[in-house]
Amino acid sequence: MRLIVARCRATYDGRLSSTLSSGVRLVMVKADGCVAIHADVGAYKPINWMNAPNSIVEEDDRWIVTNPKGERLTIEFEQILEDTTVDLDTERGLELDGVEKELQALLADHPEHVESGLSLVKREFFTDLGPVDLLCRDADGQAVAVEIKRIGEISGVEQLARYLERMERDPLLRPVRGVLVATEFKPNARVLAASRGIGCAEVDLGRLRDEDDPNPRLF
Amino acid sequence: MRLIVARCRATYDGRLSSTLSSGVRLVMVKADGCVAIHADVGAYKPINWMNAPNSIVEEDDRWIVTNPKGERLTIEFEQILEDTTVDLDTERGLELDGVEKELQALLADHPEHVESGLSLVKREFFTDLGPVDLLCRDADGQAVAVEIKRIGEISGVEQLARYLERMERDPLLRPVRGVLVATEFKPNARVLAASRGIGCAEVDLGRLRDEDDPNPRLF
DNA sequence: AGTTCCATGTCGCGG
DNA sequence: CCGCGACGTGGAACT
Repeated sequence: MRLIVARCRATYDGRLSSTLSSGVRLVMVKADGCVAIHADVGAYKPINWMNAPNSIVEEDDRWIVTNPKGERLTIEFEQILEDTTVDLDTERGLELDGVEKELQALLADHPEHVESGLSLVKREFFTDLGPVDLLCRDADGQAVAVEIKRIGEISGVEQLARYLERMERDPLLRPVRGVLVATEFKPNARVLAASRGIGCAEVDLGRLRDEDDPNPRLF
Repeated sequence: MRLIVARCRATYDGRLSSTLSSGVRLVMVKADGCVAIHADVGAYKPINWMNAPNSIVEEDDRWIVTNPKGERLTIEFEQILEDTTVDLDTERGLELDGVEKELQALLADHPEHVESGLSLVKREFFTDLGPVDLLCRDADGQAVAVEIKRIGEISGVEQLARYLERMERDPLLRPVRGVLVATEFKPNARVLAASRGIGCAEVDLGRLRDEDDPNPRLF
């Protein structure tokens, strides 16, 4: 990785056009050739960037970075304050399961936490549009399709609605109710769910974890 | 900005849990206190990060970064290869307005470019699922909901369909037609729009700009 | 390669 | 501060 601290200007032309006036910034070039210009603000997102694959033409005090899609980033160096190259690892860290997966596992074991009286028929039940997280039956024996999200948003309601539409065509399932489960719901998702006849079940991940624990702590 | 090149490990616990095994990486701390761990790969996205606001506790060979939301990033330094602090500018680059916003402004002034005979009633008309870009009336006085996108895709058709469903419930508006406007349409978006009875209007941004210009250029 | 969906999305705006 | 939608979204999984 090459790290250049410099007073520079930049222009980007591609999906939009932008110009960056003169200022002191960090220019980061990773091993794969991607370029990022960082200011001392703005979370991890650079002000300007060009992702790999791209080609860098280094002129005297100007870099021209282009990619096959026809985008172009031009950096004009006015004063270079530092220029270091270091060898870093190129492997990513291994990440563990996310919240949604954990929720699915917990609720597959305890579907009654979605709704009292629910029992699991199949996890990852396949419709021809994709798998619905849980297929259950309620106390009356009616099929219930359960979709699980960390945050309940409109897109989740739409996704479940698409699954329900397919499942309704199956005479062995029909009629099917839908329940969207999330640790948190956006108001407009509740509105849309209500108008689609889809239920919303808010669950508490911490509580589910505790109740799932076979060896509850004593102190 | 502080730049540390070091062999380190890291763990993150928050919206998910992850561990990062030992490796040589760049740890970037910006002026606002946000922290990012970069490997030499992966575009501009770091492997681990914590955005501001957060607090950093520096122990001997370990940093503990926490934020008010209860997320926590722990970095264990095994060998520090470089540790530099530089002063960078904290201004963001000025980016131009997006295409969609410009389109909305132009078409609000000239709704006839969406469809002949259209006149504007309200820009950003609010439904309880969100705002539709333009509410117009056509030559016959019928309400027309106009949604504007840079690229016409399925999600845009569905978004407009949701708005229409809500607007249809308003006796002052009903019946409402929908028109999706974009500079470019994906074929499957056209198909879905047709099956939903939604119109597609392809516009040329350059032409709209020219026609909006009160002082057309002479050469 | 094209498409769809997820993200520790991030970011900006308006109520 | 929160809700909401755009984004030069980026990236993975799947067709």
